[in-house]
Amino acid sequence: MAGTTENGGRPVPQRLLAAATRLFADQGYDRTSVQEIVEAAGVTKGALYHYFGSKDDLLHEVYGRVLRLQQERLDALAGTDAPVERRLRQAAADVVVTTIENLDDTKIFFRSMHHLAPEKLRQVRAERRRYHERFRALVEEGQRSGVFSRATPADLVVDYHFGSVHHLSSWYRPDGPLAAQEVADHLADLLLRALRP
Amino acid sequence: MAGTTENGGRPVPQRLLAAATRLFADQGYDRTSVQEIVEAAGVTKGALYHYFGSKDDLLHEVYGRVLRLQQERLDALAGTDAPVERRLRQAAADVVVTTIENLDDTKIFFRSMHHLAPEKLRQVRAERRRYHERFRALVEEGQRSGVFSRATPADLVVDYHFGSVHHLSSWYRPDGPLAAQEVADHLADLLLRALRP
Amino acid sequence: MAGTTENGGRPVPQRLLAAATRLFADQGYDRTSVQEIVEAAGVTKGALYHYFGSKDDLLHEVYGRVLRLQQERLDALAGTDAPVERRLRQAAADVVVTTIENLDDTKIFFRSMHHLAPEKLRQVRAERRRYHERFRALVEEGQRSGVFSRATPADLVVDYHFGSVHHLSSWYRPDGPLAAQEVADHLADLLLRALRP
Amino acid sequence: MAGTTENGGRPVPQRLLAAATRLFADQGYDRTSVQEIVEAAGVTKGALYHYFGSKDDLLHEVYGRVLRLQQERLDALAGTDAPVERRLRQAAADVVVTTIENLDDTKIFFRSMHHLAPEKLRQVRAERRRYHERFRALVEEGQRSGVFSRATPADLVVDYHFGSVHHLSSWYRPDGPLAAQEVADHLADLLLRALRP
DNA sequence: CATGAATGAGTGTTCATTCAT
DNA sequence: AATGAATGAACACTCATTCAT
Repeated sequence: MAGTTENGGRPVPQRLLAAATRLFADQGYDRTSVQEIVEAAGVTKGALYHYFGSKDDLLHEVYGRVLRLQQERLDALAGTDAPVERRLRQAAADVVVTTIENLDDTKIFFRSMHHLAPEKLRQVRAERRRYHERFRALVEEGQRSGVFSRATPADLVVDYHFGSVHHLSSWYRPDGPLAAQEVADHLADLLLRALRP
Repeated sequence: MAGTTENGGRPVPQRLLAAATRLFADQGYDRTSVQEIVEAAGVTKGALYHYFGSKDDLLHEVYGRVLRLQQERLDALAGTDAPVERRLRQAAADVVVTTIENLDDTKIFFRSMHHLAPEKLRQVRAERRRYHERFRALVEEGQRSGVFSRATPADLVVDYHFGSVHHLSSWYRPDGPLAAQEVADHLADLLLRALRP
Repeated sequence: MAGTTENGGRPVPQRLLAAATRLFADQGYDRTSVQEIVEAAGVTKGALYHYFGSKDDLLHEVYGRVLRLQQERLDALAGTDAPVERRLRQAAADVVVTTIENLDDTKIFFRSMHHLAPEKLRQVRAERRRYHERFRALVEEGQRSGVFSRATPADLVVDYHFGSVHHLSSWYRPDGPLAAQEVADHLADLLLRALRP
Repeated sequence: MAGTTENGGRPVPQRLLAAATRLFADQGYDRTSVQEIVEAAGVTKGALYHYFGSKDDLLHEVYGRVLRLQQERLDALAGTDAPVERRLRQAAADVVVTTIENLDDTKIFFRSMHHLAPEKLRQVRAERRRYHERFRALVEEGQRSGVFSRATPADLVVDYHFGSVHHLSSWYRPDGPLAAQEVADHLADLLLRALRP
C-alpha cells in the first residue's frame, strides 16, 4: 500500500534492519558486508542508502531500538510504590528477560559498539549511562534505608549485575534447559542475596 | 647475533605479539592492519609471516598466553587444602586481579573472538570451558558440603561471576579510584555473600 | 496558477538552470549531484527530469545561453559601418566585459565542455567556430586594408586574444582592483597595439 | 633488474604516470577510472596504491613534473645577460614550445586542477605564482628601462600571454600546418609588438 | 632470516536515471 | 506537473597474503 511493502510484506527499512540485526549478531559488524545485508533483505544497495546514511547508521538504529525499550521498562518498574527490594528484584529480572528476548541486539551491542562513529558512540554511551544511573539509584535507595548491605559501593553492584546480563549472549541458548524467566529469577535472586545485610 | 633481537632488545616474535595486543585492544582486530602491526614492531611484513602463519594466528597467540596464565593460577589456588570458601574467594578475586593486569588481552578476548578461524575457535572455547569447569567444581564442592546455598545451579553462579569479570574491560580504568585488589575483593565478596546459605 | 512558478517567483526551469550554473561553476560538473541541483532549486528530481532530459542537458543549456548572447553582441558590433579598427577594438573589449559579467558560465564552459554528449559537443563547437570566424573576419578585413599588420596569420591572432578571454575565469575577481571595463580596455588595447603595422 | 621493470621495460611508477597522463588528457580526470589507468599500465590496482597514495596524487605528480620543467627553463633564460627584450622574447617563445611538447600535461593542468586536494592545490598554485612572477619581472624590467610601453600593467600583460599559452591545448594539433616553433615565434612576436612603446 | 613489490578480491558508498503513483 | 522510492552499475580505495630475491 505504501509502496514500500512489495516483497516481504514488511516495509523495506524494517526488512533491512531485521536482516542487519541477524547478520551482525551472527558474524559481527565487520564481517558483515553491506552486500550481504541487502541480499538478505531482498533489496539493492541503493535502497539501503536511501533509508540509511551509512552502514554504521544501521548499527545505531539497532542500538536505539533496544535502548529505548529497556529504558521504558526500567522507568515503569522503578516508578511504582512497591518496596525497594521488590522493585530492584523486578528490574533485575526484567532486564534479563528482555535481554534474552532480544539476544541478537544485545550480542551486537557489546561486541560492535566500538564501530560506531564517535558522535553516535557518545550518544549511545550517554543513554546507557542514564539507564545505569536509574538502576543504581534503586540500589542506593535500599542501602540508605537499610534493607541492602552497604558493604559494596552501589556502582560496583550495578556493574556486577550488568556484567552477568551482557554475558548472557555468550552462553544462553533459547533451546537450552532454562527458560528466560527462570534464568532471570536466579540472577535476580543472586543479586538480592548478595545485598542482604 | 641472535638475529631476532636487533632493535628493541626483545625477540621479534614477542615484539610482534606485544604490538598486536596493544593495537587489537585499542582499535579492534578488524581495524588493525598487518601493516600497522609490523610498523609498530619495527619489522617488515616478511618477518611477521615468517613467525606467524596469518593475522588470526596472532590473535590465537594472544588468547593462548592469557588462557594459560589464568589456568595455571586457578589450578594452583584451587588445589590447596584451605577451606572451600577461602579457596573460592581467592580464586574469584585472583581472576579479577589478573584480568585487570592484562586488560588489553581481555578486551581483545571478548571483542574479537569471532575472528578466529573455526578450528582455533573450537580450541579456545575448549580451554575456556575447562577453566570454567574447574571454577564450577569449587562452587559445587561448597554446595555439597553445605557452606554454600544450593538455591542457584552452580553453572549459573559461575556465569554470574565471569560476566562481571568480562565486563571489567568495559568500565575499569587503571587511573580510576579503585585499585585492582579493591575491585577484586568487592567482587569476590559479592559472590560469597550471594552464596551464603 | 501557472504551475511552474510556485516557490521563488521564477519558473521552475529557470530556477533549475540558475542553480545548476552556480553549482557547476563552484564545484565543477562532476562534483555536482543532481540531488544538489534540485535542492538548491527547491524542487524534486522528478521535476528536473520533466524539463530536462539529462544532467548534461543542463550543461548544454548553459552553453546555449552564453553562446547566443555573445554571438548576438558580436553580430551587432561587427555590422556597424565604423572603421574596422574601431569595430575590432569594440568587439575585443565587449567579449571581455560580457565574459566577466557571466564568469560562472565561462568557467563552466572551459572546464566542463568535455562532459557533453558527443552530439551536443559537436553542436557547441560548431557555434563556437562560427563566433571565432566572425571575429577573424574583422582581423582579416583590417589586414587587407592595411590598418593591421600582416605579420601574424589572422586565426593565430584570434586564438591569442581568446586565450586571454578564457583565462579571465582563472584570475579575475569581481572584488579586485580592476573593473570589468578597465580590463576590457587594456586587453583590447594590447590586441590593437600588437596589430599595429 | 630492479624488479619493477618486468612488462614494458620501464619502471611501474613511470608506466602508471604515463598512462594516467594520457588518459586524463583524453577524457578528463573525472572520467578516468583508476581501473582504466592500471589496465593501460599493465599492472593491478594494488600496485598503483603501492606507489601513489590516491588518484589525485597521480594528478599532483603530473603537475609537479611540468612545473619543474618550465620553472627550470625560465630561470635559465631569464638569467642571461642578453637585452631584456631578447630575454622576454625567448622566454615567451620557449614556454609555447615546451607547452606544445607536453600538450597532454598542459591540457590536464588547466582542466583538472580543481580536483586536487586543497593542500596540494595550494602548493601547485604557489609554484605557479612563482613562475608567473619571474615572467612578470621581465616585463617590469623592460618597462622601467623604457624598451616596453607602460600602457598596460605588467601582470595584465602576463595574464594576456599565458592565456594564449593555456589556450594552445584547445586548438593546437601536432599534425596541423604550423610547427611548434612557428607558433611560438608568432605568439612571442605578438607579445613584443604589443609592448612596443 | 627477511624484504617489499605486487596481487586481486573485496569494501562501503555514490548517483544519474526510471517509473508507479 | 510532479513525487520519491528504488535501481544497478560504477567508483576509489584497502589489505591479508605471496614470492622472487
